[in-house]
Formats: sequence, C-alpha cells, structure tokens
Amino acid sequence: MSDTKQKILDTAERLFGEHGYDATSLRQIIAAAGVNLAAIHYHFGSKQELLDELILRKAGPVNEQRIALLERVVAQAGSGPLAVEKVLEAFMAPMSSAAEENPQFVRVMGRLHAEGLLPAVVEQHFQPVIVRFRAAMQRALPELPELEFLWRLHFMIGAMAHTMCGAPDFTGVASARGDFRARIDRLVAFLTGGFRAPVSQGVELESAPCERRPSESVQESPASGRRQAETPVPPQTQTTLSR
Amino acid sequence: MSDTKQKILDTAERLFGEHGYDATSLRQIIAAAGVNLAAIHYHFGSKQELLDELILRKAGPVNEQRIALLERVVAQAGSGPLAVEKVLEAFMAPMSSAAEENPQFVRVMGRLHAEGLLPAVVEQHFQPVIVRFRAAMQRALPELPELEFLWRLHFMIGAMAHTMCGAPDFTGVASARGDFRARIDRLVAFLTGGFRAPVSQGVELESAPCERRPSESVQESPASGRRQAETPVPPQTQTTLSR
DNA sequence: GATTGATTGAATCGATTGTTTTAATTATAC
DNA sequence: GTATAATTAAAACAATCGATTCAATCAATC
Repeated sequence: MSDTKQKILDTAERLFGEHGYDATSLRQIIAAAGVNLAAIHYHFGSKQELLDELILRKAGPVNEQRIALLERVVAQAGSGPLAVEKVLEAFMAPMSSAAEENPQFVRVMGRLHAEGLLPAVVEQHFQPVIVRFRAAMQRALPELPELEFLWRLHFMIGAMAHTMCGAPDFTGVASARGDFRARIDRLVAFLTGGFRAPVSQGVELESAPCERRPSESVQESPASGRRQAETPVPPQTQTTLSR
Repeated sequence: MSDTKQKILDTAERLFGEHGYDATSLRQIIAAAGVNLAAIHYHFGSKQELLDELILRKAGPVNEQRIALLERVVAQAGSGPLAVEKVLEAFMAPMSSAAEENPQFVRVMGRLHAEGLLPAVVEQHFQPVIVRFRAAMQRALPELPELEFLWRLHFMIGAMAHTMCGAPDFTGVASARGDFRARIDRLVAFLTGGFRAPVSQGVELESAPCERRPSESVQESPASGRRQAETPVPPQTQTTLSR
C-alpha cells in the first residue's frame, strides 16, 4: 500500500477517534499526516469511503476472533446451558485485544455510535456476527421475554459504546494507562448482572414465556409521577449518514 | 415570553432531539419555526445560549423532582440499608415523567451525550443533583470498591443516555407508543442487576473495602484469550423487585 | 399623532466544509 | 532516453455554517 495512503488511514483513525467523524475535517487529517488534500480523494474517493476502508481493515480480524471465541464457547457448552458471561466475553475480548495494540480504532467505533453513524456501519461490517451473538445470548437467557431481551441488548450497546469512547472522569493514572482488558472485565461483570436481573413487574404485561404470578402485593410506587396516561411518541427518527 | 421566542425554543428542542445539536443548523430551526434568522441571535445571542436556555427551562423541574424523590427514599430507609433500585428509580422517574409529556427534551439530553457536549451541560445544570445521587448510590453499595463503583456509574451513563436517545430497532408497535415509564422500569432493573453483580476477579487488585473470598475454585476459562482466573458469577443475589 | 424602544426582515459577512480541477512531479516500462 | 501511467501539489469550486448589519415594522407611551 502506498505510504501516503497508509499515513492517511492511520491519522484519520486517530483523529476520528479523538474528535469524531463529523468534527474531523479532511484538512485536519492532511495537516497531521503531512500529505496533500487531493490525496484523500485520489486514494479513497470521499471522506465516507475513507471511513469505510478504515473500518474494513480492522473489523475483519475482530470479527474472525469473535466467531472463533464464540464457537469455542458454544462447543464447550455442548447441549448444556450457555453462560451469559462467556458469550459476552467472547464478544468483547477481541475489541479489547484490538484496543490494547491500538486504542484508536475502538474509540472510532464509540464515536460513530455517539454520532448516530453506527447503525449503517454495523449493517455493513458487523451484521453476520451480530446475528450469531444475538442468537447465542438468547440461548443463554432462555427464560427472558423477547421484548425484555431486546431492551437489554439496547442497554448493553449504550454501555459498551460509552465505555469504548472513554473512561470515567476520576479513574486517575491507574486507568489512564489504557488497561482495556480490565475495563472489559468490569463491563462484562456489570452486563452479566444486568442480563440476569429479574424482570421488572411493571413491564410484564407482554405475551411471552414468563410465568404469571398471582398479582403480588402492590408495592407503593411514589416515584412514578403519573402512571396511567401515556403520551404517544413519534417513531424513532433514523439517523442518516450525511447531514 | 415572546411568541417568536417560544416557537424557537420548542422547534429547536424538537430538532436538536431528532438530529443533534451540531447537525441542526439555525436555518433549519427558523425554517421549521417560521421565524427570521436574526430572531435567534436577538432573543438568545448565539446558538449555544439558545441551547442553554432550552435546557434551563426543563432541567429545573426535573432536578426538583429528583431531589424530592431521593429525600423520600432516604427518609424511608432511615438508618437501615438503602436499596439500589430505589435510588435509581428516584433518579430516572423525573426524566420519564418529563418525557411522557414531551419526549423531545429527554432526547436532547441523549443527543448531547452522544455529541460529547453533555459534560459541560451537566456541570452547569445538574452538578448538585449528581453529587447527591452519587453519594446515595455509594451508600446503597457500601461493599463496592471505589474504582469499580466509578466504572459502573460510567456504564450506567452510557446505557441511560442511549436509552434516552431511542429504542431498539425491532420493538414493534408495542413500544413505539412511547411508554417511557416501562422503558425506565426495564432500565432500572437492568442497572440494579449490574450494580449488584459480583466484582470481576481480574480487577480486584485495588485496595478497597471488598471482602476477600478464600480463593474460590478456579474453573477453567477457555473463552478468554489469555486469562488465568475466571470470574464465577453466582445467581442473582437478593432483589426486592420480583422473582 | 409623533416619538421612542422593541422586534423582525432581508441581505451579507467571513470562515469552513467536502469536492473538483488542472498542472506539476514522480515512477515505471519500453 | 522517451513515452506512459501513477501520484502529488496548488488552487479554486459550490455549498453551508454561525454571526452580523441595517433598514423596516410594530407596539407602547407621552
């Protein structure tokens, strides 16, 4: 690969990770990389295609590791139960090992999520892996109602993306050394607890494989301001790639 | 308040929530609101000040409710233990009730987080409340090491912000009706499980008030690429919610 | 009814964005 | 060495951004 092209990819990865995709201009990239502006469009065609190629070169290995780890976990489980934390671990570990050799790419993913650009990227580069992991998670949590399961995946994505973006404010020097491994360990433990948590009573009105209890004692819920009337909400606006 | 000013605030709130702060131009706002471009700078001074005033008018009531609910929970706990889910509930409920009457504001908060603009906003509008809730959470989780606690707060912020931004892709019509109440219930249950989850062994090397277990049986961990000690996750401990 | 201050309308500012163009340079093959 | 292609350099493109200017309009007060 051309040296210029390589420099552009590396620099873009770093700047996208630090400031986000939209917030990083092509001129910032070429200035930091020490190349000409036209080189970007010559080698990649557009800013969007630069991002695509940037993701492509890293997503491949990560996805392969994910599949390999998952198959290992599934094989060891055999016909028995599948442990949630094992599946989560298989999903997270490749990102953490990728982050330890170069934390930039993981940050880019977190940034993309923050900018609402992740859905399109996921569909393009991660869809098959996501499907398999979702199935594995569902097998690991057979008693969890479908809707609840989807929501908890949603919560997981938020926590995961945010964790990839950065660390809490006052973790001090200990975490600043980029110990992604420990970070992922903490996250997996947290998510495992979340996925295994009992389903809240208030949302069990859905038809799902969840045993109905004979109307437990109604514990007072002073926290909820008003519970009966609910305002309909317009469907989620899909974030677009371009702006 | 001027009618023009009101229209600008409402429209900006909606568009900021739908597309984010940076991605929404002042011209989009004035076009949707049917006012003149100069009106924004006349009434607010700048785009940034428009955002500030937009948050200010909603953050006040939400913060008051949060404090009131928290005090109630603390009072009911007395000198006894403080339940994690009660504290979380007190923190989330005002957002959900605010969202049910107008979902736009909550989405704005989620968007601001995604754009990395939230820290500044939080410091300006939510700092005192955050401090009190953090203290309450710490009291509710006395045995959790400090660093682990901070990380779990970090995870919570990610899940919370993402949940405020939108819903999972395939929740269908059932959830599209904007049942923020149920959404928060699910999130609280999930987070409660996460906060109560046992600390991963791999990160327990910090000095903190965490009872040392007498070296539990080391079960093999093939899933983790390179790790010697695996993390046993026992079934969910005590939970007052259900099951 | 004239005057004063508040508000709005229309045009424009300078800066920045991604992209394109055109020419110069470098590398490769004959 | 020359011709051909690949690559880089410099300039400009059209579009958009937040912000500003200044005159026109509105409302209220004397």
